[in-house]
Amino acid sequence: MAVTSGERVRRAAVKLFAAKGFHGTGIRDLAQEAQLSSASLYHYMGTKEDLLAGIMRDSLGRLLTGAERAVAGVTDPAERMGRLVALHVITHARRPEETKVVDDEVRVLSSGARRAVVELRDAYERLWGETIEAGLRAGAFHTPRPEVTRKALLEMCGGVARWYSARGALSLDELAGHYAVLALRALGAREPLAAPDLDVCRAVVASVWGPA
Amino acid sequence: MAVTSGERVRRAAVKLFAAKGFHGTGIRDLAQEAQLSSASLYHYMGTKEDLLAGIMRDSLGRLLTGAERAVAGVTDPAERMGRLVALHVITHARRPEETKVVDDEVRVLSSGARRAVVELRDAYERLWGETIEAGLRAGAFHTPRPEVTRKALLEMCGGVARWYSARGALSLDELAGHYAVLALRALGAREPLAAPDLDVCRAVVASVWGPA
Amino acid sequence: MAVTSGERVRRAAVKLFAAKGFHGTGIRDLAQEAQLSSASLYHYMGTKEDLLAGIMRDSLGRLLTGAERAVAGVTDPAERMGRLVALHVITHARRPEETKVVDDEVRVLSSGARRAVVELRDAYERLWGETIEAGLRAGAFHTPRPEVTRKALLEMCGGVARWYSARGALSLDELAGHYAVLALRALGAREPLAAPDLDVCRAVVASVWGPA
Amino acid sequence: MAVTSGERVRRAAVKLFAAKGFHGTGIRDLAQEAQLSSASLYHYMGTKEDLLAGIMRDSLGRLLTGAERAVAGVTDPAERMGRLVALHVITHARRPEETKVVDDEVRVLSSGARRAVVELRDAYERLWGETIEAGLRAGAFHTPRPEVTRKALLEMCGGVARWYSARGALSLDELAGHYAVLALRALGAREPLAAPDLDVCRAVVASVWGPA
DNA sequence: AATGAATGAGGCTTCATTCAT
DNA sequence: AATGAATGAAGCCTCATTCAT
Repeated sequence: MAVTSGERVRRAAVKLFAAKGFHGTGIRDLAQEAQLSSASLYHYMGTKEDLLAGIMRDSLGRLLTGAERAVAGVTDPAERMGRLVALHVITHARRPEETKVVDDEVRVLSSGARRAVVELRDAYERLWGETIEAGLRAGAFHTPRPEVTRKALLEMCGGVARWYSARGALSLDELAGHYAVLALRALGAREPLAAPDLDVCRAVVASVWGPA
Repeated sequence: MAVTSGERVRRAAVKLFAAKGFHGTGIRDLAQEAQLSSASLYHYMGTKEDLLAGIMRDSLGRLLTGAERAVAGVTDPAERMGRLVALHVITHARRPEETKVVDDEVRVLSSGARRAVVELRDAYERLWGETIEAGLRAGAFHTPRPEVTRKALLEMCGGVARWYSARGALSLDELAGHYAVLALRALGAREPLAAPDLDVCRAVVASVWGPA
Repeated sequence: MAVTSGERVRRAAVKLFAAKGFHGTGIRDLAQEAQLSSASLYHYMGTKEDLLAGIMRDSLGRLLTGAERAVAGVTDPAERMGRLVALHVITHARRPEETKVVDDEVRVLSSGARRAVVELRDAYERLWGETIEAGLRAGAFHTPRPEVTRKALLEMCGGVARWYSARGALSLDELAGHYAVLALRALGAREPLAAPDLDVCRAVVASVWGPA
Repeated sequence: MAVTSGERVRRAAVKLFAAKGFHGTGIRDLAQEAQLSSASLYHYMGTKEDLLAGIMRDSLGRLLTGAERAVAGVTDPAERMGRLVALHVITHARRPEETKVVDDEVRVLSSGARRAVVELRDAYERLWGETIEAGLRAGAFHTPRPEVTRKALLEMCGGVARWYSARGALSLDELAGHYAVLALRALGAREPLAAPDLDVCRAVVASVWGPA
């Protein structure tokens, strides 16, 4: 079946908000990219801000769902952490546009819509925080100021959206494996480091976002 | 002597561009913040984009100068790397607005001004890359894909601008020391890790940006 | 049917550009005259300069078309010349606004649009030049420096737009007939001078511009 | 002695008003052309409109003075008319900028300043009108509707400012002589036509405007 | 004599949005 | 479902002008 107009609007917004920013993207830009008149856009979105909020909620929701699925039933802190890192990195590598919008445009949202987004993000970061804390308690990790470390690692992994290209030499698995090593080292995990189950992570991302 | 109007314009732009983004900041916003009429702004800037470009060139220039000073004469790779990290982190912690503008608004620049900025950024990142390479050659670091690691660490350290607050419990030295540990661990440096000379790094930042 | 908004914009521009000049006419003036908001103007024009260029191309095109029709099949140089003069004068008398804009605002156009306008004007003036040359060769006219004479006569006839009023005592036919005499005398045509076919000229102007 | 700043302002205004029109010329353009700051302009002019009005009064005054001198004591209508034409043409050829400003920018003046200019222009045109009437009474000219003829000839002769170039092949005397012939023919003067005294006309222009 | 600083008003154009069709 | 027409507000920037120095 052909792509619906509503879907085209959504895709146009993701593409343009990522490339030029929310304020840098005009309604006319969206209309052109979606192959609709600017008046017709309003059949598919509320306001421009509603469109942004929808994208952010949806993308963050998928990220959170993915993370929960990836670590469900996993108790070993290093494996949990490795999977969180891999999932985050794969998501940012496969969906750089959605994740850039989520990471860069929160400030645009007015307080109403912002609350839901921030709650999702906090829930997501709590997963990381709890995993780090569990690793510390279990003696698997060694880092003072774990919250600082958590923030540092999240920024590190999210940065992938800003430079990774699927057309480059680096495969998704190599990328995710590398970042897992960096993160576990930074957390002071015992060597030798075991790689997280990347097959699961890839599959979870596919289940949440669709096949690559 | 009082702060000049030109200085007020510059400061207003840094503050607002960082908080709301270039496209999210209107000329009237700048004028209000700078306590001038919007017409008067144009005595001190060319176009709004010129103002942005000036801020970016200046800030990146200071960052690069600071980094060069911080590692001048230092040959030990771990010490060099630690200083680069500390300088980067301290700069981003003390000047979150300037560094956010530099990190987030490059895409706004039209090709003319963008070239100068990208060149400065490349020169800066080259410093990091060369230091990592030197550490690998010397056997001090152990990481495959050093280019990926370099990007990961730069993102990690730059993220400080997005959350650090001088009013929080964490001192600049603690912050910088912590990040140096994270980075050196990620690079596979030999334990025990020696902290870089933070006094020098703080002093260099002060020499480049003025006292805290 | 009522006059469309697009037509109102065009008419407003012709009226105001003629009366106050392109640079003397503001967007708000146009909007008020066209009974639209200034934003709505932009549904019907590109830029203000595009609007001017369109008016000039259209008006010059009609003038050229009219001249070609008026002299089609006419071989006698004096009759050809008389018709060119009459057509020019009648056009300038009936459409003083369009012709004033064409005559006065060429300098405003940027090089792109200017070329098309200048080409039309040159084609039109070539008609005059060729007719004068033909009259000289035929011994019907006697003037040294025919190029100078051509310019002089064009200026003389175009000036009608600056003073003629349909509400005055002078009819269009009297006006055109008088100018034909002036022009043919200046060209050294043999007396007695035959008047050009004004019925044809009037009809051609009506065919090109619409009925009076 | 060097050119004074006031003189530079005047010259800048004449040049730019002629080239770009009053509304097309900004205060900053004037300042740059006059090599002054825009604030300094205001030591030498009142408002921008005062500057224009001064130029127009002065230029028209010189034109009128010149015409009066050129025909002083001359009684023969053809000679008078020839001199008026020659003076007008030479003036427009030698001072195309001043005359273009006078001819094109009257509409800009507000009613106060406009009255003086229009009075001068009327006085000047009266000279032409009276000379034509005298020629008709004397049987030297033959034209119905002499006022129309007068307007036509004035437009014809004034057009010289729009195309004549001193660097072209046509000398001032040839130009003026040619136009005198055109005008006298149009007025129905008896052939053979005697050329007006161009030496006197040239000298009068020089006395009024300075040497070439 | 000259100007840097300053501004209210206005320049042209685009903004996001609504509504009748 | 789709859009042409329409707009108030705002976008960035320049206007002519004043004034303290």
